[in-house]
Amino acid sequence: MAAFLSFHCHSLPLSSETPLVKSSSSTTTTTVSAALSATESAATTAKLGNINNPIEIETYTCLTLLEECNTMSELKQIHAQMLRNGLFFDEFAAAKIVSFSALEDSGSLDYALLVFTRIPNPTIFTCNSMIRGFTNKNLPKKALHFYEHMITHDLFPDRFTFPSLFKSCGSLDEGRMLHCHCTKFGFSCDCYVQNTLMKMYASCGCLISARKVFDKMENKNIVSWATMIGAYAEWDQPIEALKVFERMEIENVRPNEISLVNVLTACARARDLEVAKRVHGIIEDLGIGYHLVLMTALMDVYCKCGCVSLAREIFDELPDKNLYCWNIMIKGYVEDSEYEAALLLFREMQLKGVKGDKVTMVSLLLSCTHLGALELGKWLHMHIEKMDIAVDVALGTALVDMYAKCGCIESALRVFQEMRERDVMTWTALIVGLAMTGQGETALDFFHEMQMSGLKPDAITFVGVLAACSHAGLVDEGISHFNSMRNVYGIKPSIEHFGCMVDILGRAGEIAKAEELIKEMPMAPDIFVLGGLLGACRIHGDLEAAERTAKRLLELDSERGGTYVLLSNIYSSLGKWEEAKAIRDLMVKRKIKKPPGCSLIEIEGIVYEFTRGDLTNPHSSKIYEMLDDMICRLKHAGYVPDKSEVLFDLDEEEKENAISLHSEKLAIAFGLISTSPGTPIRVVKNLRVCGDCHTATKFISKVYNREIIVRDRNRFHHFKDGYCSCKDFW
DNA sequence: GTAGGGTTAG
Repeated sequence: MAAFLSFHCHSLPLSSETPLVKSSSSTTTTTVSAALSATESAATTAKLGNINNPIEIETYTCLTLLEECNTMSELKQIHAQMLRNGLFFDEFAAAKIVSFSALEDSGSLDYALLVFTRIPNPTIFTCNSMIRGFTNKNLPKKALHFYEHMITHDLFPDRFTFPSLFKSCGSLDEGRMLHCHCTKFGFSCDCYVQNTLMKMYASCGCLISARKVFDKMENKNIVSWATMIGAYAEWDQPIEALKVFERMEIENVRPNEISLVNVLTACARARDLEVAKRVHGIIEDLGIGYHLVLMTALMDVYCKCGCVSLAREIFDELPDKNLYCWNIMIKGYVEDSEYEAALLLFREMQLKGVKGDKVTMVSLLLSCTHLGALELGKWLHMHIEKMDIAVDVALGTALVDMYAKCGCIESALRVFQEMRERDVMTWTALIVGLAMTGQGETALDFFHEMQMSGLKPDAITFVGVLAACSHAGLVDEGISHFNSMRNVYGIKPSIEHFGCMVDILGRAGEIAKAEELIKEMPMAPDIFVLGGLLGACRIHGDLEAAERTAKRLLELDSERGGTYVLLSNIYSSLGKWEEAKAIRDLMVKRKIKKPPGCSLIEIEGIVYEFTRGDLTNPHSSKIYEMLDDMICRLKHAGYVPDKSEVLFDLDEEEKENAISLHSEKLAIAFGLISTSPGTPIRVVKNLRVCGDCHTATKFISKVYNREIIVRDRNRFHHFKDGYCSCKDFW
């Protein structure tokens, strides 16, 4: 207690000093004094008359007016009256003045405090009003000081004192001391007090204490259950939350909306679809009518559990949607990789006149990033500026990432430079972006700058750094960063880092060293590590290592089409047609399919998708005309189709046709006819670019004098004047 | 009492 009372104490006289104005008589009528506030509302004037034309007021009228009072101006006039007629010295009436000033929205805490100091013998009721006032107006320190002073003046708390005090607790220490007081004064078995006590422990993050209070409660009400469930949900212990809910069901406690919202929050965190569906049933069984928050929480669980269409059904039936609803639904689509749907929903949101916030923007930018939709991304950036949405670290990072992954590294850099605050993620996004565009050296410069700025790189930053080394062919730097990761930053290399190292060594032709590293790794290699090695074997034509690696890869995942294709391509590129055919036959025998290649191109804000030999585009006939013209002009410039990567057993002419119909060629042809000369063409591909398309695109960039930026599964190819930024390594 | 966002290569 002594420690608790050691706060610095402001002077808060609970004195019996002479009030400012003393009653001069005990008459029951008087006139409105000249001390009235100058600002009078029309309503007050009607009730009380104005300053120059006072009317007489009786005490009982005063009390009635006090009940109906709406503004401070009215209150001050009534207060003045009460001072004249002596009513102020009535305990109940004075308490009313304090409680109005302290608790009403239109009130004034300063005034309440001033009045309080003039009350000769304040009661605990008045003190509680003050404490509640301080708490409600978010002045927790003042609430606690007031309480402290109150008890030193022998005014003792009642059961209404503690709930506000618990709400004003700033630390667990304060909370524990108040808990002691509460027990000492004998209120620790009051249900309301116990609920707020639980809430206090929960908001201090002390769930064990909250649970102790909960377990000790003899008379739990629905608020107790809801609070306990909410506490666990909030502090990311959803399983515990659901266990409490289960007990609540066993004890046949009828849930209310709030308790169900908390249960759903726990379901969302635990990804527990089953309980969520049960709650959905309960909502219907209990006949809880339409309840926006409850429906929103339910939508969120469905989204998080991958049932986006169920969420959408609820969403469509909501008569009034707030920003929560829109953001949850948009995020749901993004998480479900339905990026177009997310963007479409945003259009709908705009048509309804609902403004998005920064969370909405992050989700939408993420969609653009995945789709490679630079124009839409740019538009969103403008929209963010137009709508005055503050670009904070997360939104800025999303912008940097979007620009970088849409192949516009200059804009990514510009956003990065303009950001006021950057954290590890921001730097990492830029480093990875630079690495993907083949600007490995610049990426490493930024990595250096990041370290200079005092930020500590994390494991993900190092993935970017090593990728940069790999793309730039910087073997020694790669090894040195790999070592510093452990030695300087104490980050244990994970399989991702080993994968990058295998890639660095493999690209440099150090296949044996790469194989050695895989042997020494503390973990078993996964398909990505071995896939990287197999890719390196392809580049360097190392057949033996390729066969070894492919064998291990097929042991790990015999369903993976890419492995068969890569091995078959390696055979055919070395002229080993028999072996190549054997692999392809094996694929047919095992009924293994390669995922279909698909290319996206954005024209005037619309994303068009092409698959091999696609005829679904409305401009197909023009596209194929262009394609013929293109191939013809390329051949004229020296292009020779490379048919070694054709999977099917076709004759030579068919092979040539098969590769000329690759989705990226179609997308580029569409880009050429749909944009004005000189405009860069940007294509996003879901797989790696094939060797022939890579060669062809180099020729296109020269023949048609266009920059072509192709984002494939792993990186960017920036084609210009017949060259590619990947330096033919990918 | 409902969301709360951004960085991982191959």
